Amino acid sequence: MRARGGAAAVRPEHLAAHARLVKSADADAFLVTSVMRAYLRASLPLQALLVLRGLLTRAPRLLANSFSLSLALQACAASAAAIPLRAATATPPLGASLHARALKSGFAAADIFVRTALVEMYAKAGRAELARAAFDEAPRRDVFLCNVMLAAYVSRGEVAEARTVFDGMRDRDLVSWNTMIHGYAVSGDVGMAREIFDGTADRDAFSWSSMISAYAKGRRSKEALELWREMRVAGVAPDCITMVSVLSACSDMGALAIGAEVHQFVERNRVEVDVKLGTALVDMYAKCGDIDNSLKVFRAMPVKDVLTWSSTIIGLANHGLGHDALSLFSEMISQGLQPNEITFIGVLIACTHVGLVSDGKKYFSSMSDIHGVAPRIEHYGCMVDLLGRAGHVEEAMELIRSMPFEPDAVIWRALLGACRIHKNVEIAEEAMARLRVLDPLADGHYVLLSNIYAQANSWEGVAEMRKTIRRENIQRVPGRSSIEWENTVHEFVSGDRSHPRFGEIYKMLEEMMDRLKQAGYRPMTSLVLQDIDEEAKKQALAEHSEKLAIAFGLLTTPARSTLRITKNLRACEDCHSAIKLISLVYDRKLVVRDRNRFHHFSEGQCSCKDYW
DNA sequence: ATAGGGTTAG
Repeated sequence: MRARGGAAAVRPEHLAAHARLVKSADADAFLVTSVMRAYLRASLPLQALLVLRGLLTRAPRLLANSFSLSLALQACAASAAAIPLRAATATPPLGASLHARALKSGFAAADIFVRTALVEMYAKAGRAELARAAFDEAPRRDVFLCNVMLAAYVSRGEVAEARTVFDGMRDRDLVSWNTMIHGYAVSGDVGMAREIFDGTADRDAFSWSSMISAYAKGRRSKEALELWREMRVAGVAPDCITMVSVLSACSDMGALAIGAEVHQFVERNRVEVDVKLGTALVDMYAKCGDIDNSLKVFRAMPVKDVLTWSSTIIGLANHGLGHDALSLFSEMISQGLQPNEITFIGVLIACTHVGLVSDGKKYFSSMSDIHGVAPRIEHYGCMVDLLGRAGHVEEAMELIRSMPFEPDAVIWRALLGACRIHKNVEIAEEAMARLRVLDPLADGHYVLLSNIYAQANSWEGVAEMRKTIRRENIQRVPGRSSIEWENTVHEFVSGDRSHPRFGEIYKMLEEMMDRLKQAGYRPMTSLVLQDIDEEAKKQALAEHSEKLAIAFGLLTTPARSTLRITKNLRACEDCHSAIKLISLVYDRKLVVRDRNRFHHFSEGQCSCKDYW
């Protein structure tokens, strides 16, 4: 199989041959092609270009054949791709002279390989119109040439153009179909990607991986996992890339059992774990609530890159293990690795979730002072979160005023969240005023502010929010919680009665609520925004999606085993206190992933120490 | 001898 990405090394005989080319004009054309090919395979396009320069000035006759000429054009294409050129200077002078040479010698017309390399060179240089012209002027087109044109359009995000070429092709091979699936996938058109996928005969791992990643990217993870199942039924062998796509869907859904199954598949079939697959495994375990296995995979990886480290740091931070995250960061630095913007997001989240305000400030200023990473608005967002959550709401406000960015909705939302924790109605109202302009349709802030009013016993405020939601026709995002059982993700929305076992689930729920009440649980009915009576509010709280998922979990899993729940929204306060009691009353560990972080419940306590 | 699929964020 051809090596991709991870480049083949340049062998000594190629280096020796290169030396001969430099010294003598008598070298033969065969040598030229083999040396350039070696450099291109080794992802050393500039070396290939060096060979080419030497030939053009000292031994141009060696280019007078279709093999050398097409490889020379490929060298230009690869170096143009390696050094992104701005449009104004994008006509590669070398490439243009090769083009002229190809026309004059007749190879551009006579040889389809030369023609293909020409199209590709212009495509890689960002000159789509020149690529298209070279394509249109081709005296003859084969599948290969068309595929290069398809890929050129797809890489520019011009999938409609690609489609026109695709529709005009007399013959199409698997690569043509796969390119179109990918093209629709990256343009976000999952439906069209699926149409092409369905029309593809004899799909290979590329086809399946493209389609699975299309679903994963579109946050349609359930369908991604369904397709992974079908792929194995179809008997197509997955590779590294397939599994990375599948794991990202598992991460999204919190599907630990399926993710672990993929991991076992990797080990059983001795699939080579490259950095990306390793990172995907680390990320999957962390996002599915199994931080121990995440670290185990991390430690076992022989080669790690900045994404691997960042992913692990973020994982630890989200599990509330801020100190571990920070010591991992130190370890990374002491190994001489350069952190990036995302690494610092992880570092700042670590500080935020543990409440390390002064450390957070120190890390924030070290970004530009020591590590040469300019803070972006996201980092200011983390700082606002850090300060606000720790109770420094005024200081957070100061930071927003002084930062070199126009504050966005994320920033104000973080401040609003802080106001909920620290009961600051005044600043909450100011944040809300901004949010109503910047992100008027998101329901979350209205709910937050209403909760803040409820805390302050400002019932006219609560009523006002309720009215606003109705008047502005704000669509509430329904809370969804899922739990895995027998390798299937079971998802619940509030008040869900669609599950086949809903009768048993509601019976368990009723028993659960009774036992909680005996243990001192009091429903926080003031959190309910619907205009209904007290009893109905209690019922609405009891039927929150996470409680349904837990009832299902209690019903289906052996005593004392850990329940893992994944929720799409921020943890609800009522559920948070209820789950603490559940962990005590039922003697269970529960790991709940909410929109922001993980909560590990055990013996009546939560790892977040009620700080989220 | 030339073409197609993948990972980290509040």
